[in-house]
Order: sequence, then C-alpha cells, then structure tokens
Amino acid sequence: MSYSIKEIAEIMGITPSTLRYYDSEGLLPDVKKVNGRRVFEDKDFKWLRVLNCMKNINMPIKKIKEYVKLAQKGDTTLQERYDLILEQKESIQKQINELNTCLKEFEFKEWYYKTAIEAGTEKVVENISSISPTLEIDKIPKDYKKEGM
Amino acid sequence: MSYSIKEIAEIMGITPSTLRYYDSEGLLPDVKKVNGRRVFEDKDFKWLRVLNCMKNINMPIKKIKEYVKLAQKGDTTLQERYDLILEQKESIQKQINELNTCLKEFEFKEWYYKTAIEAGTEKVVENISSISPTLEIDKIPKDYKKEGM
DNA sequence: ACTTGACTTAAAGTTAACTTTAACTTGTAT
DNA sequence: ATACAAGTTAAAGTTAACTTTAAGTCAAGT
Repeated sequence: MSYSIKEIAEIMGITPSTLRYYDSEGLLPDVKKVNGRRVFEDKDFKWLRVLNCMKNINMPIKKIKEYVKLAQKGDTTLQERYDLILEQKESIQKQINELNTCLKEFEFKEWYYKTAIEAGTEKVVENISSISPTLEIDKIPKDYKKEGM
Repeated sequence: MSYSIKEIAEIMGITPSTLRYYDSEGLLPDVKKVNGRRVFEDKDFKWLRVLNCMKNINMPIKKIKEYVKLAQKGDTTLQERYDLILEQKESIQKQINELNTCLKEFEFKEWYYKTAIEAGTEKVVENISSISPTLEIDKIPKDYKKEGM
C-alpha cells in the first residue's frame, strides 16, 4: 500500500509541511517520488513510528539525522548505532526518573490545594510545608547539588 | 541564610543570566534586593526546586508564570491552582507512558544491534523485524491514529 | 583615590523546530 | 480546454527559551 503526504500526515498527527521539513533534514530515508511527489509506503510508516518515538524522548533532530546516516552506511556502523541506542536508553531512564520525582511533588500539591480549598484558606497548610516531602529541605545543605532531580 | 545569584546558580546548575531571565519573566516571586542586587533566601531556594520540577515536566514558562501569578493573588485562586496542578499531573503521567513505550522500543533495538554485531551483519535480524514488537504493525491499519503513542 | 570583581538592566543575538508564503507543476473532473 | 485540488521547492518568518553584549553601579582591597 502507498499513501500521500496528506494521508500519512493525518495518521501521524503532524502537518504535511512538517513531513517535508523532516525529509529536507534527511530524517526520512529514501522516500519514493512519483512525478516529483512523495509516495509513502509501509516501510516509511514503520520508520515514522520509530521517528515519532525518538521525538517523544526529546532526541534532537541532529541526533536522529546522525542515526539515519549511520543506518544508511550499512553493517560498518553497527557498533556506532548500538552505542547511540544505549546512550539514548539511559537518557530515557533519566527522564522517567525525573518525571516520577516531579509526579510526587504534584501529587503533594494536589493534596495541599484540596486541603486548602476545604478550609477556605491556604493558611491551614502553608505552615506544614510549602513544598512536598520529596523536595523538602528547609535550608540549602552545604553539599547540595541539583543533578539527579 | 542568604545567597548570591552566583551561588544559587551553581547550586541549581544554571547560569546567573538564566536566573535573571526567570526573574524578569516573573518566575521568581519577591526576590529580595539589597543595593540593587538579588539576595536569595531559603524560601527562594524552595521555590526554585519546585520551578526546576516544573521545567522538568516541560511546563512552558508562560504556564509557570500563570501559576506564580495565581499564587500571588492568594486564597481566591485556590481552585484555579488546584485545576492547574491536576492538568499538569495528567500531562506528567502521559509523558511517563510515552517514555515507557519508547523505552521498550530502544530495548528492542539494543537487542537488535547486539545480535547484528555478533553476526557481523544486520541481515541476520532485519528480516525478523526492523521494528520492535511494541510498535510492530506491518501495514497501516485502516483505523490507525497515532495519539497514545 | 583607584582598581577589581561581582553584580545590574536593556536590548540585541542565537538556536531548534517548525510554519508560512510565493511561485510553480501535475493529475483529475467538468 | 480549463479549472481545481494537491502536491512541489526555496526562502523568509515565527516562537520559546535562553545567551550575549554593552554600559553602568557598587563594596572591598591596595
């Protein structure tokens, strides 16, 4: 099966312009062209799902392009691609950890405001803590460095 | 205890310029000034940890500013702040889900390249699947829409 | 008194990732 | 034959989030 740029754009939830932009940046390897028009096939759709995944993990376009170029070079770049994948895997895990820490903070704030709304005033909670127990430190500890937040 | 902009910047892992930029955007409520210079205190440090958390979940500066303004208005905005927090909590959960899906894809690719490197060629795996089972769909299903990816 | 270093503001510059515009081509329907 | 919808490229414009620059202030040390 083959699809027009408009169809594939709608499926992926982006605009045709964005797809053209990705293509111009070398993010869409070997898209067929018929009469100068892009014709997307199932292999392109497969890759677009991976591309979408790479966007979701905040991989910059430069990095994605790097990966595409390596893939196009063939078997000689297997190790490089493996390394790149591992690096990104660690980045994902770091992001998940950060989000989980922040989720706890937001869950605390949910409770904080629910309690305040019931009482009609923030005064009832603001002396307990204006910050979640997860992030709670009253003063900056001498050896505090952000990092793994 | 109080801290200079340089000290707080180092602690938070950002530059003094970025802190000034945040201040100019209204993201740092009521920072004390002595002789025209910013003096950060423990309450500012507390807020900066929350701010950092909000940045980690990709809340745009506009949205953070909105929250700060609401907080400065006092008890009349409790419900609005609660709603904003809930909205962001859902956004975090969505992001975590997306990252977990992508993590699976990257774990597959890790296996894919490890296997290919052992064999010396990608040919040994590329016919199994060039995409993780998680994302695997050979053709675009008629009713496919990206969304919860 | 003077230099130094850390601060200040306002404004201009940068970068990534699109988005929009303008001018043009092409296949299909009337 | 012609109009129209959907595609094309190249180039300019946009937006968010900083970053850099320029010109100035201020307290402390020599």
